[in-house]
Amino acid sequence: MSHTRKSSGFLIKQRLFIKGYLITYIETSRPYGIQMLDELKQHFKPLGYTPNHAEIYRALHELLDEGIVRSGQKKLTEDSYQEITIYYIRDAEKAHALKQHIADEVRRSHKVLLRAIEDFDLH
Amino acid sequence: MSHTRKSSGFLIKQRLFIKGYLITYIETSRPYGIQMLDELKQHFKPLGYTPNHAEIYRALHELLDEGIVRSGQKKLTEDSYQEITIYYIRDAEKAHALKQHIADEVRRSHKVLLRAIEDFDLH
DNA sequence: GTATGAACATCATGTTCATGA
DNA sequence: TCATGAACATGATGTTCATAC
Repeated sequence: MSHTRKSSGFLIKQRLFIKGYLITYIETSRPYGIQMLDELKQHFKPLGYTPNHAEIYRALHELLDEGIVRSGQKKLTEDSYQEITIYYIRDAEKAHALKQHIADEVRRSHKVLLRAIEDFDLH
Repeated sequence: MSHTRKSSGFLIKQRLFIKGYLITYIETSRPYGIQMLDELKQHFKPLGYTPNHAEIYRALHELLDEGIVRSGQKKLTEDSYQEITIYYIRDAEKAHALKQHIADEVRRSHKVLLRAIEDFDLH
């Protein structure tokens, strides 16, 4: 009875797309959720894409569940009581494999759109 | 109270994407639903995208509701009882405007993915 | 069996609320 | 107030069923 619903393979899903960026951010610094969200927003705002915080958290939690990252608590500043959750790579191999998969999906999606651009320009 | 939910602006939705192709098909021939589905499947199968029939019908019905196309009945073949629904452009201006919008959305989505490809290649 | 369409189910994701420090 | 997270609501889309030829 495993009804995994089969995707039609149209374009990459936002969740997966975001995961690729999160892994990269986590690899290069010790960011926390909102920080990564702001970074993503800044990055894609000129292209009309503004992700929301729930989607970032859902992506982070999935990466945790998949054993790809781990998390720890930290104070936002020395003299602050505000706690933040920072992330570390837990399984570099898995992380790399997932990024590879995401890159493939991005390229495939890109081809779909490129094909459409060509098609529409003919008319 | 009309809360139209605001899109985050990630990538173009499949429904809208399909509409662009349907309009083009309808402009150039007198196709019926399944025929257009088969055409689309053939076209995108090499890229791993296989739309399903429900999505095509939903797109066609929306085009009808929007007054962009009209439909008529016809026999599949002379000596057949099988009825098919064929489509005609009803409002060429609206059709053109929608295609323009779709082309813009496709190009924007394409830029989002292109940005990602660049980003991922850096690591 | 083929074409159309609706109904149903579930996934993907946006919005709102809750909680802790 | 800020960061995190859950809950909730709905939009998008895949699967199944129904109907007419």
